[in-house]
Amino acid sequence: MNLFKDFEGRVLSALEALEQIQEKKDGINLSRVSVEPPRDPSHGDVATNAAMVLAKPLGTNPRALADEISNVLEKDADIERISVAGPGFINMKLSSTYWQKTLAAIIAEGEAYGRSGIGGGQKINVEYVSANPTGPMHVGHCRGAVVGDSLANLLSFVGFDVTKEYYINDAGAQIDVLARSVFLRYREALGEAIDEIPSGLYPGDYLKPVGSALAEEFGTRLRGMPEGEWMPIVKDRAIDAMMDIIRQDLAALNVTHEIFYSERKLHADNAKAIREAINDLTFKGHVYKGKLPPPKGQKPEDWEDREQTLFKSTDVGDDIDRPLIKSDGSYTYFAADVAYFHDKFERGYKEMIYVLGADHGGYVKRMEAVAKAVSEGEAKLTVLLCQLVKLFRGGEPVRMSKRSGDFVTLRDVVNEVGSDSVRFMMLYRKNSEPLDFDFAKVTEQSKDNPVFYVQYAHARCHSVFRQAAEVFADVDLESVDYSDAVEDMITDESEIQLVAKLAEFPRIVESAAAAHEPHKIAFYLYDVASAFHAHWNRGKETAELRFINNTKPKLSMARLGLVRAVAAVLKSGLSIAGTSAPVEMR
RNA sequence: GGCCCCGUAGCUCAACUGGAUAGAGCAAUUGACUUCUAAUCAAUAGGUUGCAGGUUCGAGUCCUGCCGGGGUCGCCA
Repeated sequence: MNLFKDFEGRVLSALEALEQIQEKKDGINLSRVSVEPPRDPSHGDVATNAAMVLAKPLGTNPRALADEISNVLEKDADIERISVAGPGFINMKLSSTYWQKTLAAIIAEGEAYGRSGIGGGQKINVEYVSANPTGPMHVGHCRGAVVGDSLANLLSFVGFDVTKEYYINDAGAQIDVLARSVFLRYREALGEAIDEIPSGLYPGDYLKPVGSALAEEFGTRLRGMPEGEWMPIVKDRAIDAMMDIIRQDLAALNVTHEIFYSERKLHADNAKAIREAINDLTFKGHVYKGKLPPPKGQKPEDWEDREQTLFKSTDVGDDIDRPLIKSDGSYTYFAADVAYFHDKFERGYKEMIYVLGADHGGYVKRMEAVAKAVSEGEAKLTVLLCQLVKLFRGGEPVRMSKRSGDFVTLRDVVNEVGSDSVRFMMLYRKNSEPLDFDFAKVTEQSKDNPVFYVQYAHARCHSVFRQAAEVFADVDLESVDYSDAVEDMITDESEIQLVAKLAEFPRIVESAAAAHEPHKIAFYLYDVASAFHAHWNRGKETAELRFINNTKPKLSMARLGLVRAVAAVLKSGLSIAGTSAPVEMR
């Protein structure tokens, strides 16, 4: 059930009925014709821009064309009133019969309502978080985690075959540092005195258990080995331990991944995967040996002007060519990135999304270049940049220092305000906007946190059903055919407004998915909750409008159907957002 | 300096991707709790969409140039 698609179809067939369209059929592009809800509800329920878009190619003026189109549409029994307004908008008010049919269809679809097939089962890869496995997740990782996870939920809701993926940066120098830090903790666990953690190593206490575990497993054996020997062993244990911590952090935020892809895998077997990817790029004509100009701005003192293996990314949209091999012969991080993309492409993804923090803005162009070169234009890569989150407590910025180890972890935040609140706050903003996150606002003044507002609406729906179960004790409310009950019963303007809001759901879902904008779901949920709360309160002023009327069981069942539809939409939306849909607020 | 993101109500943000009279929440004022749970609702007030041009039936949205805020720059990861 998608009301707007339905009426788009009706508008298009109305257009085809027009003589002037038939005459010029080939020269006319109907794809710009759209059917939308009017911004101002007083204009009606649906509006189309058809006349304005088509007037020019038809050589007529929009108002006249609009009149002709509306003359055809007028015959449609579901349209109660039609009018031409402004520069040539055609506004339609729909009959209450049509709204009842719409509601009945929504109820009949149940939890499936809002899903669509626009994804067509296509494989799509969403990569997000990808925090370095050197410690617990930082609060800065929250946003990307939530945005990526919710976007992935949204995409699978519209029929994509989504893979949620995490890229583990476990191959760089920072992992050696991690291993050395753990080795220190290992010696500590064996009883050595460790005064102060030397600068350059990770100081956090979270490494202590890893050291103890090593002591338990190996006793003193590692201590006698040269670094070259213990390093791979400690590295393995350390990475596993850090990933365990990270997985737990993610679980606390209700974030999940299907694949954890290790960078080490690319370097394994003498960097087979990277070599193959570079060979592939070379074969496709994107690799050469040459010199790079020094970076603009101040020239680094240790700048080496030498020839190296470069990816000619300037040919595919980048600003500068990118090095693939370091002076010591090892591969750059970027080379691994190329191999990683290559691997994803080989795994059959035609569409890939990277959710990154704003500090990675500089990587967007080169990754797009990689996508273009590796897939020869076949794969679509989208980079979603999440702007920074600034933490506040009671209006004061929270100071964080990573060096002293007193940074705010993701777990701290989730423990303090709850996963639902964190997730909704992170979603209640376009990802391209910076976000201020105030602990005090999120916890104390719950009004400032929209998730409660939405959850409360959902809980209220269930409260109605709890009440109804008492009033209609002789009716099995679970087996009522609400879809059937709705007919002729939902007639009040306030009820219809609510149905109209629900009818937007598929449209919002599709456009949010297409534009990769999960925040739209959060805003829409707020809208639905608002419409529901408003309608609820009308029942307080006018008892006639209450959902439950013990003298009119038939009417009550119809209205319970409406409530059920509201609850279903809220639940679906909340689950896309990765937040819970409580049945009561406590 | 180059590149990327952002400038919308006092504050925090929307605006269906080019549509109509730019909308919500917070803060302010007023009213509704014996309730289908007031974590709610109704109402008032608040605007030269940073500035200047351009594109067209139509611009907060697209293009150009400024102004202001943030991020980023490397054989690091």
